[in-house]
This record gives sequence, structure tokens and C-alpha cells, in this order.
Amino acid sequence: MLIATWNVNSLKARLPRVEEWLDQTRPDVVCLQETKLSDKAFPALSFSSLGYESVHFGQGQWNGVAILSRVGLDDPGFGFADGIEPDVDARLVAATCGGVRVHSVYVPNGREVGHDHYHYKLSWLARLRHHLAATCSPDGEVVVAGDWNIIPTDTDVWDPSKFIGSTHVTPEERGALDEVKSWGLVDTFRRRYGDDAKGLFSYYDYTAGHFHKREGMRIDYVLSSPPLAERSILDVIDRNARKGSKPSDHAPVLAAYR
DNA sequence: ATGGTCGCGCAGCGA
Repeated sequence: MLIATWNVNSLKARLPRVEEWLDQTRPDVVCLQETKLSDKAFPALSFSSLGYESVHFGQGQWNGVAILSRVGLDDPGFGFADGIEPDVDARLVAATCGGVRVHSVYVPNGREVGHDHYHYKLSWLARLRHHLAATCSPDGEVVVAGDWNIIPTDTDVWDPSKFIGSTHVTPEERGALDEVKSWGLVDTFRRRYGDDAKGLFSYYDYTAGHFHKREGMRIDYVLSSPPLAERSILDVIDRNARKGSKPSDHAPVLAAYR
């Protein structure tokens, strides 16, 4: 089972690159973020012609998440199921694919430390943990994959000194991520490569040649429940997909299980 | 050179 996550930064702008990549890579399941499409505009036919069932949760213009699967796609879930008021944004969609409960997440950016959007980010992560606890068990096969907008450790960014006082690295954000992980999710990528493996990034700002200078951050990851993490056989970031014409600013991240 | 790029949608915000 090969599962991928990719923030495509507009599926409308990225569809040719996504189709090419699906054809070449043939993952079993793909979590997409930032489709920036309404559900009506989601190109389900493009994916079905490549052999993928799909589910999309969008709002148009901003956000929007999807799951593609060629190993079945059942019991779709849209947003939080915590019985509180609905999330204002389309940032979470779930489905069962090949026996795995898969979640595609687009964690709020936070904008600035202390900003309303920063508090929204922290509460969103707390709601995600509650959502997981209410809808599935870490004793089962669970994947939560997406754009987390959090740099888990200083190893996951090219120059931590550039991020002092900014979002993505604060103890509050890292603590909120740790709370989600402590429900029962493993970052198999970091476990595989160890804390001394540097320069492995999933996101590079479009500006100022950051990609070519390898100035990026690892903010996209596939987290796995322990039974799946035990069967992990591969974790890679597809850097090639960040190259060429009209790339997303994020690279796809892939995880495989035996 | 004190910015640098995208995508949205058509000004300026968000990332």
C-alpha cells in the first residue's frame, strides 16, 4: 500500500501536473490539500479515467481537501464530527481505503503568532485529536496525512534562526501537534531517517530561489497508527515533482506499507 | 538589486 499526500496549491492550476504524476507514480491513495475548488468544480472524471475513486470537500477559492483511491473508497466523512459548530473552512476529509481509515488534513497556517488565525490553528489541532478519538482507534489502521503547517523540530527547516518569533515553530504549535500524535500516530519519515538527516523538505517558498538553494521546510507528513507504522517500508519526498513548469510550492510525500 | 512568486480574481490578500 502506497499512500501520498500533496498540497497542490490550486487543483485547477495543477491538474496537468497531478495527472502526469499519478500516471507515473501510481500511488494507491492520495491525499490532496488546497484544491481551491468548489465541490461542483472538482475534476472527479479526470481521476476516474486514471482509475481513482475520489471524495472532495471544498469551498472554492481557498482551502479544499480530497482523497483519491484505487483500492476502494468508503464511508466518506466531511469536517469534524465533534458535534460542536462546523469548521468555518474545508480542511478535513476522511474515507476508508483498502481497510485504512485515511484523513486528508490542511492545518490552518496561523499567519502571525497571537493572531486570531493562530488561535484558530491551535484549537483546530485540538479538535482534530478529539475527532480522531471519536471516529476511530489507534489500534486499527489509521493514516492522517496532509499539510500540517508545523515544523516538528529544528531539523525540519533549513535555518531555524530565520523562524525565531514566527509561526510553525512555536512550543504551542509543536505541543498541539504532539497532542495529536500522542493519540497514537507515528511520524515514520523522521523515525526512518533519524534526527541527524537534514535537508529533507516538502515545502519551498516560490520566492527568491529557495528551492534551488534547498531552503525549505518539512511541514507535510503522513502519520500512521502503530499497527501501520510497524509495517512501514518506505518514506520519501518526491522532490522531482517540485521542479519544472508550474509546480506546486509543496512536493508530494509518500509512505508505503507491506 | 534591500526585492525576489504564485493563485485567487481583478485589488489586494493569503501562503
